[in-house]
Amino acid sequence: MRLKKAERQQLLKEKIEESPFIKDEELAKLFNVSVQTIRLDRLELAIPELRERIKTVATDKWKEMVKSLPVEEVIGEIIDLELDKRAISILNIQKEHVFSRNKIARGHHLFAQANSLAVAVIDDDLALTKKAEIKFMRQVKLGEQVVAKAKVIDRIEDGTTVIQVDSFVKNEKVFSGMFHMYRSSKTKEKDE
Amino acid sequence: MRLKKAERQQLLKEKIEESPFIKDEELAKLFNVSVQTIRLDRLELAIPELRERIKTVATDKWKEMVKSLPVEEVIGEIIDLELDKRAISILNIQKEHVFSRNKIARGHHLFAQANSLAVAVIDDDLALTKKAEIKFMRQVKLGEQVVAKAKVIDRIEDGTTVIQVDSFVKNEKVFSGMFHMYRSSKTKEKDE
DNA sequence: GGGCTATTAAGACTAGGTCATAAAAGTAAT
DNA sequence: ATTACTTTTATGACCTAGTCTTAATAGCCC
Repeated sequence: MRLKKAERQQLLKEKIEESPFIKDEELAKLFNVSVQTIRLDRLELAIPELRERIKTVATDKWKEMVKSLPVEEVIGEIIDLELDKRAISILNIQKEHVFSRNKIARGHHLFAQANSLAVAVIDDDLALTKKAEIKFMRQVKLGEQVVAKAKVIDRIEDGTTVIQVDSFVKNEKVFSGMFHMYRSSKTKEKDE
Repeated sequence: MRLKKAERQQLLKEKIEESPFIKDEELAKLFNVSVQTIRLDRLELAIPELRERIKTVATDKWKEMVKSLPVEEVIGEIIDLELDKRAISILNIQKEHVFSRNKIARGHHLFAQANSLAVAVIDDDLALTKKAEIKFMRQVKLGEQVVAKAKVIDRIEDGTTVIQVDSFVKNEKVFSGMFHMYRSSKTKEKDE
């Protein structure tokens, strides 16, 4: 026997999810049924036709590309900012942030959020990190929301600004860093 | 007059590049010519039809998705690794790594390379960063190649490993960091 | 007007479907 | 086995966004 309807539909769904660029005809061969049966199945499962599936993948990609550059500039979403004083940002830990093995956030993402916040709080065209001392107090897991709080501690005349950033998951401190930032200062230089 | 042929074709090319999900019919309206003219233009410019354009965008995205997860696991390419001793990785600074304003690499990418290397050098299921002291000695610019070298300095009995990572652009040190890594050690604990 | 390019139109065909209708095959219970 | 039902297959008309071929018009320069 070929396969029960329900079984076939389950596999069909998985197959299309896994490789959406497959024609009804190929699916028909795969499950050894007629093309019409595949179409009935898709109808019942509300799976759109090939062209629509391709379009979805493509427009997803397009959305990504359109937003990717501006979003990349700041890691995490800044929800409060008082230039040269303090700033707060939020980062939701998603699957792209964690080790696939154990679902723990990779350190550099917490660092990136904090460092990026330290850059943002400085009211200057050119803000670069010179030095940092950081501590990871506890692991952050998939799904958790990290709130980073930056505070300007000191401004030294050589153009260095010291910023402390503490990150929390629900009032529990998970990360702490002291950032020494360089700024081009009053002289607004051209940067090629 | 409507527009010279050459002019229209130039604009057509740009328009399709900018928003590839546009039909010949819409283009015809846009340039106030017939659909056939648009098709002639596409033929001359060797621009594929809408469906082909969508497919290209979609398969690009697909390739990206297929490779994205495994690649994300290590930042930079590891070219040498002696577990628990030392490791070397290379990261080519591309446009996604730099500030759009001044083409200087964002600090967290250098950190990510170094941290990721520190994780890799530890021969353990679970390696996490506890603490780090880092220095950015000079800016790294778009197009430069960063070579990170990690060296295990010390192993403390509480499960901490101290690793020094120095990163270079052509023998010039651009980054230096001392990483205190936690490892689950002999006891292979369940992590979830 | 001729001669040229550029544009438009018309018709036949394509892939990968949709939608509606109907026939055939398989399965189960009486 | 007959009825009743589900499942599968087939058929044909239609759709979109094109292709490719052939042919008829415009527009312009001299």
